[in-house]
Amino acid sequence: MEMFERTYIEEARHRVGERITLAGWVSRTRDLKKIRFIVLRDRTGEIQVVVKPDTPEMFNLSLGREDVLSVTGKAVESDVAKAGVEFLPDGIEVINRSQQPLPVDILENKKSDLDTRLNWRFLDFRSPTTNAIFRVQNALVTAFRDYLSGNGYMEFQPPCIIGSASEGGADLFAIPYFEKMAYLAQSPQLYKQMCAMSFEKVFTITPIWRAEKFNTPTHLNEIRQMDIEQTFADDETVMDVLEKTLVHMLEEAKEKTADQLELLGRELTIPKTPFRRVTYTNAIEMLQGAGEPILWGDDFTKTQEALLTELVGDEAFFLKDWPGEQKTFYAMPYDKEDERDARYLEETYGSTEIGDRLVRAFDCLYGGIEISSGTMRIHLPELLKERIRYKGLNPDNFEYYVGAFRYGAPPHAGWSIGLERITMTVTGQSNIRECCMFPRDRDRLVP
RNA sequence: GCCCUGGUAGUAUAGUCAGGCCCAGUAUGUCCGGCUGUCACCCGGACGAUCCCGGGUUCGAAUCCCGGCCAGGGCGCCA
Repeated sequence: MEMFERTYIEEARHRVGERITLAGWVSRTRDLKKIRFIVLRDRTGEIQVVVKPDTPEMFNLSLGREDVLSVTGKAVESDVAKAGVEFLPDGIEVINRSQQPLPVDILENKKSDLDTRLNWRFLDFRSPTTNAIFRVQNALVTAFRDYLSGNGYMEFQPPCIIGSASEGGADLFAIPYFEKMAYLAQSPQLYKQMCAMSFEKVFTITPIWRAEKFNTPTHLNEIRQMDIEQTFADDETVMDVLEKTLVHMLEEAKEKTADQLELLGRELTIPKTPFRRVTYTNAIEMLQGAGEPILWGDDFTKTQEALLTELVGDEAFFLKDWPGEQKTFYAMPYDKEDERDARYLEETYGSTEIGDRLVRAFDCLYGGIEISSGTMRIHLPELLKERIRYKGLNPDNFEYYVGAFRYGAPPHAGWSIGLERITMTVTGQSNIRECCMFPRDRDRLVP
Protein backbone atom coordinates (compact mmCIF):
# COMPACT_ATOMS: atom_id res chain seq x y z
CA MET A 1 0.00 0.00 0.00
CA GLU A 2 1.23 3.41 -0.90
CA MET A 3 1.76 5.52 2.18
CA PHE A 4 0.13 8.91 2.40
CA GLU A 5 -0.01 11.73 4.87
CA ARG A 6 -3.21 11.17 6.77
CA THR A 7 -5.37 13.67 8.58
CA TYR A 8 -7.85 12.53 11.19
CA ILE A 9 -11.48 13.54 10.75
CA GLU A 10 -11.62 15.57 13.96
CA GLU A 11 -8.60 17.57 12.81
CA ALA A 12 -10.08 18.01 9.34
CA ARG A 13 -12.94 20.01 10.83
CA HIS A 14 -10.42 22.62 11.87
CA ARG A 15 -8.54 22.66 8.57
CA VAL A 16 -11.31 23.83 6.28
CA GLY A 17 -10.09 24.65 2.78
CA GLU A 18 -6.80 22.71 2.91
CA ARG A 19 -6.18 19.78 0.60
CA ILE A 20 -5.85 16.76 2.89
CA THR A 21 -6.27 12.99 2.87
CA LEU A 22 -8.65 11.19 5.21
CA ALA A 23 -8.68 7.45 5.77
CA GLY A 24 -11.24 5.24 7.45
CA TRP A 25 -14.31 3.09 7.08
CA VAL A 26 -17.57 3.61 5.23
CA SER A 27 -20.27 3.81 7.91
CA ARG A 28 -23.08 4.12 5.39
CA THR A 29 -23.82 5.69 2.02
CA ARG A 30 -26.84 7.67 0.93
CA ASP A 31 -27.13 7.68 -2.87
CA LEU A 32 -29.53 10.03 -4.64
CA LYS A 33 -29.98 10.70 -8.35
CA LYS A 34 -27.78 13.78 -8.48
CA ILE A 35 -25.75 13.58 -5.29
CA ARG A 36 -24.08 10.96 -3.18
CA PHE A 37 -23.19 11.03 0.51
CA ILE A 38 -20.58 8.75 2.03
CA VAL A 39 -20.28 8.79 5.81
CA LEU A 40 -16.61 8.12 6.57
CA ARG A 41 -15.50 7.12 10.06
CA ASP A 42 -12.13 6.97 11.79
CA ARG A 43 -11.12 6.77 15.45
CA THR A 44 -11.81 10.46 15.91
CA GLY A 45 -15.30 10.70 14.45
CA GLU A 46 -17.41 10.77 11.31
CA ILE A 47 -17.64 13.15 8.35
CA GLN A 48 -19.99 13.33 5.40
CA VAL A 49 -18.21 13.05 2.04
CA VAL A 50 -20.22 14.65 -0.77
CA VAL A 51 -19.89 13.41 -4.38
CA LYS A 52 -21.52 14.95 -7.46
CA PRO A 53 -22.26 13.20 -10.79
CA ASP A 54 -19.61 15.29 -12.62
CA THR A 55 -17.00 12.96 -11.14
CA PRO A 56 -18.44 9.63 -12.37
CA GLU A 57 -15.40 7.59 -11.20
CA MET A 58 -16.35 8.52 -7.63
CA PHE A 59 -20.09 8.87 -8.16
CA ASN A 60 -20.49 5.38 -9.60
CA LEU A 61 -17.88 3.69 -7.38
CA SER A 62 -19.49 0.70 -5.72
CA LEU A 63 -19.16 0.99 -1.94
CA GLY A 64 -20.36 -1.17 0.96
CA ARG A 65 -20.46 -0.72 4.71
CA GLU A 66 -17.06 -1.00 6.38
CA ASP A 67 -15.10 -0.75 3.13
CA VAL A 68 -11.76 0.92 3.89
CA LEU A 69 -11.08 4.12 1.96
CA SER A 70 -8.68 6.97 1.64
CA VAL A 71 -10.31 10.17 0.48
CA THR A 72 -8.38 13.20 -0.72
CA GLY A 73 -9.99 16.61 -0.98
CA LYS A 74 -10.97 19.44 1.31
CA ALA A 75 -13.33 20.07 4.18
CA VAL A 76 -15.84 22.87 3.67
CA GLU A 77 -18.28 24.57 5.95
CA SER A 78 -21.86 23.81 5.05
CA ASP A 79 -25.14 25.05 6.41
CA VAL A 80 -26.96 22.14 4.76
CA ALA A 81 -24.99 19.40 6.49
CA LYS A 82 -26.09 18.65 10.04
CA ALA A 83 -22.50 18.47 11.29
CA GLY A 84 -21.70 21.92 9.87
CA VAL A 85 -18.64 20.64 8.01
CA GLU A 86 -18.53 18.20 5.13
CA PHE A 87 -15.88 16.92 2.78
CA LEU A 88 -15.51 17.50 -0.96
CA PRO A 89 -13.25 14.81 -2.44
CA ASP A 90 -11.16 14.94 -5.59
CA GLY A 91 -10.13 11.33 -5.29
CA ILE A 92 -11.29 8.18 -3.50
CA GLU A 93 -9.17 5.06 -3.20
CA VAL A 94 -10.66 1.78 -2.04
CA ILE A 95 -7.97 0.28 0.17
CA ASN A 96 -9.88 -2.85 1.12
CA ARG A 97 -13.38 -4.22 0.73
CA SER A 98 -15.62 -5.53 3.48
CA GLN A 99 -17.60 -8.69 2.92
CA GLN A 100 -21.38 -8.10 2.84
CA PRO A 101 -23.68 -8.36 4.64
CA LEU A 102 -22.11 -7.72 8.03
CA PRO A 103 -22.69 -10.44 10.64
CA VAL A 104 -23.68 -7.94 13.33
CA ASP A 105 -25.62 -4.71 13.23
CA ILE A 106 -22.94 -2.20 14.18
CA LEU A 107 -25.17 0.79 13.45
CA GLU A 108 -27.46 -0.47 16.21
CA ASN A 109 -30.70 -0.12 14.23
CA LYS A 110 -31.58 -3.61 15.35
CA LYS A 111 -28.98 -4.12 18.01
CA SER A 112 -27.55 -7.63 17.93
CA ASP A 113 -27.59 -9.81 21.04
CA LEU A 114 -24.55 -9.69 23.31
CA ASP A 115 -23.65 -13.26 22.44
CA THR A 116 -23.71 -12.52 18.71
CA ARG A 117 -21.69 -9.36 19.23
CA LEU A 118 -19.09 -11.20 21.28
CA ASN A 119 -18.69 -13.74 18.49
CA TRP A 120 -17.84 -10.80 16.19
CA ARG A 121 -16.16 -8.65 18.80
CA PHE A 122 -13.73 -6.97 16.38
CA LEU A 123 -16.70 -5.59 14.44
CA ASP A 124 -18.69 -4.87 17.57
CA PHE A 125 -15.89 -2.52 18.68
CA ARG A 126 -16.98 -0.29 15.78
CA SER A 127 -20.50 0.17 17.11
CA PRO A 128 -20.96 3.43 19.02
CA THR A 129 -21.99 1.94 22.36
CA THR A 130 -19.28 -0.71 22.58
CA ASN A 131 -16.69 1.74 21.34
CA ALA A 132 -17.71 4.24 24.01
CA ILE A 133 -17.49 1.66 26.82
CA PHE A 134 -13.88 0.82 26.05
CA ARG A 135 -12.84 4.42 25.59
CA VAL A 136 -14.21 5.14 29.05
CA GLN A 137 -12.43 2.06 30.39
CA ASN A 138 -9.20 3.29 28.85
CA ALA A 139 -9.64 6.67 30.53
CA LEU A 140 -10.08 4.91 33.89
CA VAL A 141 -6.97 2.77 33.44
CA THR A 142 -4.88 5.71 32.29
CA ALA A 143 -6.04 7.83 35.22
CA PHE A 144 -5.30 5.04 37.70
CA ARG A 145 -1.78 4.65 36.35
CA ASP A 146 -1.11 8.38 36.09
CA TYR A 147 -2.37 9.18 39.57
CA LEU A 148 -0.29 6.52 41.30
CA SER A 149 2.83 7.09 39.19
CA GLY A 150 2.54 10.77 39.96
CA ASN A 151 2.40 10.02 43.67
CA GLY A 152 5.52 7.92 43.94
CA TYR A 153 4.10 4.45 43.33
CA MET A 154 6.13 2.07 41.20
CA GLU A 155 4.44 -0.16 38.66
CA PHE A 156 5.45 -3.81 38.82
CA GLN A 157 4.55 -6.96 36.90
CA PRO A 158 3.66 -10.05 38.92
CA PRO A 159 3.91 -13.56 37.44
CA CYS A 160 0.74 -15.08 36.05
CA ILE A 161 1.94 -18.67 36.34
CA ILE A 162 2.49 -19.76 39.90
CA GLY A 163 3.72 -22.97 41.49
CA SER A 164 1.70 -23.23 44.65
CA ALA A 165 -1.89 -24.36 44.83
CA SER A 166 -2.16 -24.19 48.59
CA GLU A 167 -4.00 -20.89 48.78
CA GLY A 168 -7.07 -21.62 50.87
CA GLY A 169 -9.95 -20.11 48.92
CA ALA A 170 -10.90 -19.91 45.27
CA ASP A 171 -10.26 -22.65 42.77
CA LEU A 172 -7.23 -22.31 40.54
CA PHE A 173 -6.79 -23.35 36.94
CA ALA A 174 -4.14 -26.06 36.75
CA ILE A 175 -1.84 -26.13 33.75
CA PRO A 176 0.91 -28.58 32.78
CA TYR A 177 4.31 -26.96 33.22
CA PHE A 178 7.02 -29.21 31.81
CA GLU A 179 7.22 -32.12 34.26
CA LYS A 180 5.32 -30.24 36.99
CA MET A 181 1.87 -28.82 37.53
CA ALA A 182 1.47 -25.06 37.70
CA TYR A 183 -1.50 -22.74 38.22
CA LEU A 184 -2.83 -19.51 36.85
CA ALA A 185 -2.52 -16.80 39.49
CA GLN A 186 -5.78 -15.92 41.21
CA SER A 187 -4.27 -12.90 42.93
CA PRO A 188 -1.00 -10.94 42.82
CA GLN A 189 -1.25 -10.77 46.63
CA LEU A 190 2.04 -12.29 47.73
CA TYR A 191 3.94 -10.61 44.91
CA LYS A 192 2.71 -7.14 45.67
CA GLN A 193 3.56 -7.59 49.33
CA MET A 194 7.05 -8.78 48.44
CA CYS A 195 7.54 -5.79 46.11
CA ALA A 196 6.19 -3.33 48.66
CA MET A 197 8.68 -4.54 51.26
CA SER A 198 11.49 -3.10 49.12
CA PHE A 199 9.89 -0.49 46.87
CA GLU A 200 7.38 0.65 49.52
CA LYS A 201 4.67 2.03 47.23
CA VAL A 202 3.75 -0.20 44.31
CA PHE A 203 0.88 -0.84 41.93
CA THR A 204 0.01 -3.20 39.11
CA ILE A 205 -2.68 -3.84 36.54
CA THR A 206 -2.76 -7.56 36.01
CA PRO A 207 -5.08 -10.36 34.91
CA ILE A 208 -6.15 -12.98 37.43
CA TRP A 209 -8.04 -16.23 37.00
CA ARG A 210 -10.62 -18.00 39.13
CA ALA A 211 -11.88 -21.44 38.26
CA GLU A 212 -15.16 -20.83 40.05
CA LYS A 213 -18.14 -22.25 38.22
CA PHE A 214 -20.10 -19.09 38.67
CA ASN A 215 -22.59 -18.20 36.04
CA THR A 216 -23.80 -14.65 36.64
CA PRO A 217 -23.83 -11.31 34.81
CA THR A 218 -21.20 -9.94 37.22
CA HIS A 219 -18.58 -12.70 37.19
CA LEU A 220 -15.86 -13.68 34.76
CA ASN A 221 -13.20 -16.35 35.07
CA GLU A 222 -10.53 -13.95 33.87
CA ILE A 223 -10.53 -10.37 35.11
CA ARG A 224 -8.08 -7.51 35.37
CA GLN A 225 -7.20 -6.14 38.78
CA MET A 226 -5.79 -2.76 39.63
CA ASP A 227 -3.83 -3.24 42.85
CA ILE A 228 -1.72 -1.18 45.18
CA GLU A 229 0.37 -2.07 48.20
CA GLN A 230 2.34 0.19 50.51
CA THR A 231 4.42 0.06 53.66
CA PHE A 232 4.04 1.89 56.97
CA ALA A 233 0.36 1.99 56.26
CA ASP A 234 -2.79 0.74 57.93
CA ASP A 235 -6.28 0.32 56.51
CA GLU A 236 -7.14 4.00 56.92
CA THR A 237 -3.94 5.07 55.11
CA VAL A 238 -4.84 3.11 52.00
CA MET A 239 -8.55 3.94 52.19
CA ASP A 240 -7.45 7.52 51.86
CA VAL A 241 -5.37 6.61 48.80
CA LEU A 242 -8.28 4.63 47.36
CA GLU A 243 -10.81 7.43 47.56
CA LYS A 244 -8.38 9.91 46.02
CA THR A 245 -7.44 7.50 43.24
CA LEU A 246 -11.08 6.71 42.54
CA VAL A 247 -12.08 10.36 42.42
CA HIS A 248 -9.20 11.11 40.06
CA MET A 249 -10.27 8.24 37.80
CA LEU A 250 -13.86 9.48 37.72
CA GLU A 251 -12.85 13.07 37.10
CA GLU A 252 -10.58 12.06 34.25
CA ALA A 253 -13.24 9.83 32.70
CA LYS A 254 -15.77 12.62 32.98
CA GLU A 255 -13.45 15.12 31.33
CA LYS A 256 -11.69 12.95 28.73
CA THR A 257 -14.66 10.86 27.63
CA ALA A 258 -17.52 13.32 28.03
CA ASP A 259 -18.91 12.49 24.55
CA GLN A 260 -18.80 8.75 25.21
CA LEU A 261 -20.50 9.09 28.59
CA GLU A 262 -23.20 11.22 27.02
CA LEU A 263 -23.75 8.60 24.34
CA LEU A 264 -24.06 6.00 27.10
CA GLY A 265 -26.55 8.22 28.89
CA ARG A 266 -24.32 8.56 31.96
CA GLU A 267 -24.23 11.62 34.15
CA LEU A 268 -21.18 11.04 36.37
CA THR A 269 -21.29 12.61 39.75
CA ILE A 270 -17.95 12.78 41.50
CA PRO A 271 -18.28 11.59 45.11
CA LYS A 272 -16.91 13.95 47.75
CA THR A 273 -13.95 12.88 49.85
CA PRO A 274 -13.58 11.67 52.48
CA PHE A 275 -16.08 8.89 51.79
CA ARG A 276 -18.23 7.95 54.74
CA ARG A 277 -16.86 5.11 56.89
CA VAL A 278 -19.64 2.72 57.81
CA THR A 279 -18.68 -0.10 60.13
CA TYR A 280 -19.79 -3.60 59.27
CA THR A 281 -21.63 -3.73 62.60
CA ASN A 282 -23.47 -0.52 61.86
CA ALA A 283 -24.39 -1.78 58.37
CA ILE A 284 -25.89 -4.94 59.84
CA GLU A 285 -27.98 -2.81 62.20
CA MET A 286 -29.18 -0.64 59.32
CA LEU A 287 -30.21 -3.67 57.27
CA GLN A 288 -31.92 -5.31 60.23
CA GLY A 289 -33.75 -2.03 60.85
CA ALA A 290 -35.00 -2.20 57.27
CA GLY A 291 -36.34 -5.69 57.90
CA GLU A 292 -33.57 -7.70 56.21
CA PRO A 293 -33.06 -11.17 57.68
CA ILE A 294 -29.32 -10.81 58.28
CA LEU A 295 -27.21 -11.67 61.31
CA TRP A 296 -23.93 -10.30 62.57
CA GLY A 297 -21.28 -12.44 60.87
CA ASP A 298 -23.16 -12.86 57.57
CA ASP A 299 -21.87 -11.45 54.31
CA PHE A 300 -24.08 -9.10 52.30
CA THR A 301 -25.90 -10.32 49.23
CA LYS A 302 -25.93 -8.20 46.08
CA THR A 303 -29.43 -6.99 46.88
CA GLN A 304 -28.39 -6.10 50.40
CA GLU A 305 -25.40 -4.15 49.08
CA ALA A 306 -27.78 -2.17 46.88
CA LEU A 307 -30.20 -1.61 49.75
CA LEU A 308 -27.37 -0.54 52.01
CA THR A 309 -26.31 2.04 49.42
CA GLU A 310 -29.85 3.41 49.56
CA LEU A 311 -29.85 3.48 53.36
CA VAL A 312 -26.45 5.15 53.58
CA GLY A 313 -27.49 7.63 50.91
CA ASP A 314 -23.98 8.17 49.49
CA GLU A 315 -22.90 7.10 46.03
CA ALA A 316 -19.56 5.91 47.41
CA PHE A 317 -18.69 4.76 50.92
CA PHE A 318 -16.52 2.33 52.86
CA LEU A 319 -17.60 -0.70 54.84
CA LYS A 320 -14.91 -1.35 57.43
CA ASP A 321 -14.10 -3.43 60.51
CA TRP A 322 -15.27 -6.79 59.19
CA PRO A 323 -15.63 -9.96 61.25
CA GLY A 324 -12.48 -12.03 60.92
CA GLU A 325 -14.42 -15.02 59.63
CA GLN A 326 -15.62 -13.02 56.61
CA LYS A 327 -12.17 -11.97 55.48
CA THR A 328 -8.91 -13.57 54.51
CA PHE A 329 -6.41 -14.89 57.07
CA TYR A 330 -3.85 -12.18 56.38
CA ALA A 331 -6.18 -9.33 57.42
CA MET A 332 -4.82 -7.61 60.52
CA PRO A 333 -7.00 -8.23 63.60
CA TYR A 334 -7.59 -5.47 66.10
CA ASP A 335 -5.57 -5.77 69.30
CA LYS A 336 -7.50 -4.51 72.30
CA GLU A 337 -4.27 -4.59 74.36
CA ASP A 338 -2.81 -1.97 72.00
CA GLU A 339 -3.48 1.52 73.29
CA ARG A 340 -4.49 3.07 69.94
CA ASP A 341 -6.65 0.15 68.92
CA ALA A 342 -8.33 0.18 72.32
CA ARG A 343 -9.12 3.88 72.05
CA TYR A 344 -10.57 3.44 68.56
CA LEU A 345 -12.71 0.48 69.63
CA GLU A 346 -13.94 2.32 72.71
CA GLU A 347 -14.86 5.41 70.66
CA THR A 348 -16.53 3.46 67.87
CA TYR A 349 -18.22 0.61 69.70
CA GLY A 350 -18.30 1.77 73.33
CA SER A 351 -16.32 -1.32 74.31
CA THR A 352 -13.06 -3.01 73.38
CA GLU A 353 -14.48 -6.54 73.59
CA ILE A 354 -15.67 -6.65 69.97
CA GLY A 355 -12.04 -6.08 68.90
CA ASP A 356 -11.34 -9.78 69.26
CA ARG A 357 -13.68 -10.51 66.37
CA LEU A 358 -12.84 -7.66 64.00
CA VAL A 359 -10.14 -7.28 61.36
CA ARG A 360 -8.86 -4.18 59.62
CA ALA A 361 -10.47 -4.95 56.29
CA PHE A 362 -12.67 -2.74 54.14
CA ASP A 363 -14.82 -2.78 51.05
CA CYS A 364 -15.53 0.24 48.92
CA LEU A 365 -19.04 0.40 47.50
CA TYR A 366 -19.65 2.65 44.54
CA GLY A 367 -22.96 2.88 42.73
CA GLY A 368 -24.37 0.00 44.75
CA ILE A 369 -21.73 -2.61 44.06
CA GLU A 370 -18.45 -3.58 45.67
CA ILE A 371 -15.73 -2.22 43.43
CA SER A 372 -12.75 -2.56 45.71
CA SER A 373 -11.64 -4.33 48.84
CA GLY A 374 -8.50 -4.13 50.90
CA THR A 375 -6.88 -4.77 54.23
CA MET A 376 -4.08 -3.91 56.50
CA ARG A 377 -1.91 -7.01 56.23
CA ILE A 378 -0.33 -9.04 58.98
CA HIS A 379 3.41 -8.46 58.87
CA LEU A 380 4.23 -10.57 61.96
CA PRO A 381 5.01 -14.22 61.06
CA GLU A 382 3.79 -15.72 64.34
CA LEU A 383 0.50 -13.83 64.28
CA LEU A 384 0.04 -14.84 60.66
CA LYS A 385 0.44 -18.53 61.57
CA GLU A 386 -2.03 -18.10 64.39
CA ARG A 387 -4.60 -16.60 62.03
CA ILE A 388 -4.04 -19.36 59.48
CA ARG A 389 -4.84 -21.87 62.22
CA TYR A 390 -7.84 -19.76 63.32
CA LYS A 391 -9.15 -20.08 59.75
CA GLY A 392 -8.86 -23.87 60.00
CA LEU A 393 -5.92 -24.01 57.59
CA ASN A 394 -2.56 -25.69 58.00
CA PRO A 395 0.32 -23.19 58.47
CA ASP A 396 2.76 -25.70 56.92
CA ASN A 397 1.02 -25.11 53.57
CA PHE A 398 1.62 -21.38 53.85
CA GLU A 399 5.29 -21.39 54.71
CA TYR A 400 6.13 -19.88 51.29
CA TYR A 401 3.91 -16.95 52.28
CA VAL A 402 4.78 -16.56 55.96
CA GLY A 403 8.50 -16.80 55.17
CA ALA A 404 8.37 -13.53 53.23
CA PHE A 405 7.82 -11.63 56.49
CA ARG A 406 10.79 -12.92 58.48
CA TYR A 407 13.40 -10.45 57.24
CA GLY A 408 12.25 -7.01 58.25
CA ALA A 409 8.65 -6.69 57.13
CA PRO A 410 7.14 -3.29 57.94
CA PRO A 411 3.42 -2.86 58.57
CA HIS A 412 1.69 -2.55 55.23
CA ALA A 413 -1.70 -2.41 53.56
CA GLY A 414 -3.23 -2.44 50.12
CA TRP A 415 -6.33 -2.83 48.00
CA SER A 416 -7.57 -3.94 44.66
CA ILE A 417 -10.10 -2.60 42.16
CA GLY A 418 -11.71 -4.89 39.61
CA LEU A 419 -11.32 -3.17 36.26
CA GLU A 420 -14.38 -4.71 34.61
CA ARG A 421 -16.51 -4.08 37.68
CA ILE A 422 -15.69 -0.40 37.88
CA THR A 423 -16.20 -0.05 34.14
CA MET A 424 -19.66 -1.56 34.58
CA THR A 425 -20.58 0.96 37.22
CA VAL A 426 -19.20 3.96 35.38
CA THR A 427 -20.69 3.05 32.01
CA GLY A 428 -23.96 1.78 33.47
CA GLN A 429 -23.81 -1.77 32.10
CA SER A 430 -25.59 -4.64 33.80
CA ASN A 431 -23.58 -7.45 32.20
CA ILE A 432 -19.84 -7.55 32.91
CA ARG A 433 -19.19 -9.11 29.50
CA GLU A 434 -20.01 -5.71 27.99
CA CYS A 435 -17.00 -4.33 29.89
CA CYS A 436 -14.37 -6.88 28.92
CA MET A 437 -13.04 -6.83 25.38
CA PHE A 438 -12.65 -10.59 25.18
CA PRO A 439 -14.51 -12.09 28.15
CA ARG A 440 -13.74 -15.54 29.50
CA ASP A 441 -16.66 -17.16 31.22
CA ARG A 442 -17.62 -20.70 31.90
CA ASP A 443 -18.50 -21.40 28.29
CA ARG A 444 -16.72 -18.78 26.24
CA LEU A 445 -13.09 -19.26 25.21
CA VAL A 446 -13.22 -17.53 21.81
CA PRO A 447 -12.48 -15.08 20.40
C1' G B 1 -24.68 -26.64 40.19
C1' C B 2 -30.17 -25.28 40.79
C1' C B 3 -34.68 -22.44 39.08
C1' C B 4 -37.25 -19.46 35.25
C1' U B 5 -37.42 -17.94 30.15
C1' G B 6 -35.76 -18.52 25.35
C1' G B 7 -33.11 -20.69 20.52
C1' U B 8 -37.14 -19.11 13.54
C1' A B 9 -33.16 -15.65 6.93
C1' G B 10 -26.80 -11.78 7.78
C1' U B 11 -29.28 -9.13 12.17
C1' A B 12 -33.66 -8.46 15.28
C1' U B 13 -38.30 -10.44 15.84
C1' A B 14 -44.00 -12.51 14.83
C1' G B 15 -46.08 -17.22 14.84
C1' U B 16 -45.69 -21.87 19.79
C1' C B 17 -50.36 -21.31 25.03
C1' A B 18 -55.40 -23.89 22.05
C1' G B 19 -50.71 -29.07 16.05
C1' G B 20 -53.30 -28.42 9.80
C1' C B 21 -55.21 -21.58 7.58
C1' C B 22 -46.99 -21.24 7.72
C1' C B 23 -43.25 -24.98 1.33
C1' A B 24 -43.14 -19.57 7.82
C1' G B 25 -45.09 -12.98 8.43
C1' U B 26 -42.59 -8.17 9.58
C1' A B 27 -38.46 -4.86 10.10
C1' U B 28 -33.61 -4.21 9.01
C1' G B 29 -29.74 -5.99 5.77
C1' U B 30 -27.68 -7.49 0.92
C1' C B 31 -28.28 -7.00 -4.50
C1' C B 32 -30.82 -4.38 -8.62
C1' G B 33 -33.69 -0.17 -10.35
C1' G B 34 -35.85 4.76 -9.47
C1' C B 35 -35.40 9.45 -6.86
C1' U B 36 -36.04 17.41 -4.60
C1' G B 37 -28.80 18.23 -0.36
C1' U B 38 -29.57 13.40 2.05
C1' C B 39 -28.41 12.80 7.19
C1' A B 40 -31.82 5.88 10.52
C1' C B 41 -32.93 9.46 3.16
C1' C B 42 -37.15 7.84 0.57
C1' C B 43 -39.88 4.60 -3.18
C1' G B 44 -40.19 -0.16 -6.06
C1' G B 45 -38.42 -5.15 -7.00
C1' A B 46 -35.52 -9.37 -5.92
C1' C B 47 -32.57 -12.41 -2.51
C1' G B 48 -32.19 -14.72 1.92
C1' A B 49 -34.70 -19.77 7.21
C1' U B 50 -32.08 -28.07 7.25
C1' C B 51 -37.77 -23.10 12.28
C1' C B 52 -30.56 -25.18 17.54
C1' C B 53 -29.26 -30.77 17.50
C1' G B 54 -31.07 -35.90 18.34
C1' G B 55 -35.17 -38.98 19.47
C1' G B 56 -40.56 -39.63 20.29
C1' U B 57 -46.14 -38.79 19.85
C1' U B 58 -49.46 -37.94 15.57
C1' C B 59 -52.70 -38.92 9.39
C1' G B 60 -49.94 -34.25 10.13
C1' A B 61 -44.92 -30.83 14.35
C1' A B 62 -41.63 -24.30 14.10
C1' U B 63 -45.79 -25.53 17.55
C1' C B 64 -46.71 -31.26 22.03
C1' C B 65 -43.18 -34.85 24.93
C1' C B 66 -37.99 -36.65 26.29
C1' G B 67 -32.63 -35.94 26.07
C1' G B 68 -28.52 -32.78 24.71
C1' C B 69 -26.10 -28.19 23.53
C1' C B 70 -26.28 -22.91 23.77
C1' A B 71 -28.16 -18.00 25.38
C1' G B 72 -30.56 -14.24 28.83
C1' G B 73 -32.17 -13.49 33.87
C1' G B 74 -32.52 -15.08 39.17
C1' C B 75 -29.95 -17.91 43.04
C1' G B 76 -25.77 -20.39 44.88
C1' C B 77 -20.50 -20.32 44.86
C1' C B 78 -16.59 -16.22 45.27
C1' A B 79 -8.61 -14.18 48.52
